[in-house]
Amino acid sequence: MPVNKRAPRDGHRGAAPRAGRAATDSRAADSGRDEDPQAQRRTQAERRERTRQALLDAALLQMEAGESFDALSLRSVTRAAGVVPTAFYRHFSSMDQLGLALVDESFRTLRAMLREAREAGPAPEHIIQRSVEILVDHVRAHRPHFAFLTRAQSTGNGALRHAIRIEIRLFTSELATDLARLPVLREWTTEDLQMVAGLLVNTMTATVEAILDVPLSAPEAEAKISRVAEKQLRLVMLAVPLWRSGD
Amino acid sequence: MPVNKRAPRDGHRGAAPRAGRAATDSRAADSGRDEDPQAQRRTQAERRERTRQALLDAALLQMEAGESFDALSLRSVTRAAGVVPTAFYRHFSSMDQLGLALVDESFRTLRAMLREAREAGPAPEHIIQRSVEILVDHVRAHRPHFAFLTRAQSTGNGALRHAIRIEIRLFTSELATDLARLPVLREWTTEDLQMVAGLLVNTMTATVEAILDVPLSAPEAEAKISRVAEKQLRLVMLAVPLWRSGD
DNA sequence: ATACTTAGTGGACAAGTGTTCACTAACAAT
DNA sequence: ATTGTTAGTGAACACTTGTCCACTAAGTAT
Repeated sequence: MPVNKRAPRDGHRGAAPRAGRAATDSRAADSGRDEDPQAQRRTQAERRERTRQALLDAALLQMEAGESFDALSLRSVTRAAGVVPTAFYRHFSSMDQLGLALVDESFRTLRAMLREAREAGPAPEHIIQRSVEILVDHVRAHRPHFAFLTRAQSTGNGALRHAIRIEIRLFTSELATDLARLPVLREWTTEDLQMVAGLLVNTMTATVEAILDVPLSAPEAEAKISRVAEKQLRLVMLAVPLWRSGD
Repeated sequence: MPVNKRAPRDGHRGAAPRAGRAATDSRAADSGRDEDPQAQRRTQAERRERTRQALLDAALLQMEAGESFDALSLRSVTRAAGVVPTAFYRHFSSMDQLGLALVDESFRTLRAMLREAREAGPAPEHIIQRSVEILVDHVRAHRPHFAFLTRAQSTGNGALRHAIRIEIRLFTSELATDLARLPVLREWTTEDLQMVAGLLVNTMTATVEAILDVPLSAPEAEAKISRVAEKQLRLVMLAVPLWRSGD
């Protein structure tokens, strides 16, 4: 039962000329003196970006709440974003386009994570532990993005699904070339490198899904998940020196 | 674009009494002489079961075609099943109920697979190879069921999602106790056994998703996926003898 | 100060949705 | 032969959905 009837809200309304609104808003809002906080939207580009983001966030929120991507409707998204349905088209030509924008956004945060993990790199022993830590921290900090990716990965539109798969595969390849620098993996074939990288990424992915399943902030469960993930990664790396590609 | 306008088709229609239909159908269908093939539904229970199955199959088909579970509508399902929307309620009280029925059905085939794999058990060397083979064979043979499970696992209704997760966890535990019988794993803690089992199941799951992604019957791609899966499993099992649970 | 651009409005439309209701005709049991 | 039971029908309902349209007022440039 989403909010349908809302009080006359924002934006421009024929009956009530702007003066009234502007006066109320720009002063009463909150201490808007020097830096404008957020209430008075000044430039047009700024305004545009604001509602665009509102649309993206609304979609993310609904997905985090359990709906799959292609179950959400243009109207419900605009409703949650506080704009009228037709305003949607000023920003995206269809829901699918919005989906692709979300893929972009989500992978941006994912790559930020990867960068951080790489910088914390050359601590040889605790590297696994550290990586897992970074992973769960990022999932906690950007829950909606990760929820979106895992949901949309096996849902709807094909195009979305495909975009995400591609990106993950790319991600895996990067990991593979990273691994290639390790002494133990010096002379592995590329296929075998891909194979291990895939295994690691799978484990990470499963870990993310497990964390997302946990009812928000049940710290013990989360801790256990990290512990298991660590062990799994350690186990895999343990096997690496023994590997002989031959059949 | 599902069939919307169909010729007056089945069931009872006020204007055209049954006789006409039965005659056309039970003869023209296919060589229906001794054993009734499928056209003339005799007992009532038989008829009931038939359309129930038609509903389930219709839902499966639409999901295999890419839609996520909670994106499909009661009406489109009944349409594809060749019955009128209201007939749906004779079998399920809601789409969610249908979903649960599908979970049942799908896991039945999955357990059949597990049984087969267990029976082919004690060939010590090729066991991994054999397991992967069984897996991909079953996926090929029951594509819709596997597609449903992987889709519904991260989509909609929460209840469905939960049911599937539970079932998979159970599945993992079974594998863990199976593993416990192996000599190498004799004295592992249960948590560590769960950990390895989880790793193996994750790999299997990822493999299934990979296969489902492959455009139907691209045998080379499929072969490559199996090969990689085999390697990954072998790699994991390679590490097992070296494992020491200590921190 | 004037004209242009544009983010957002509000009303309308056809189409699709889930669910209710009274119905019918085949089967089942007596 | 009569009487229930029941799987499926078909029309109607109150909504929701995506998209089109003309409109408005704030912001931008001249």
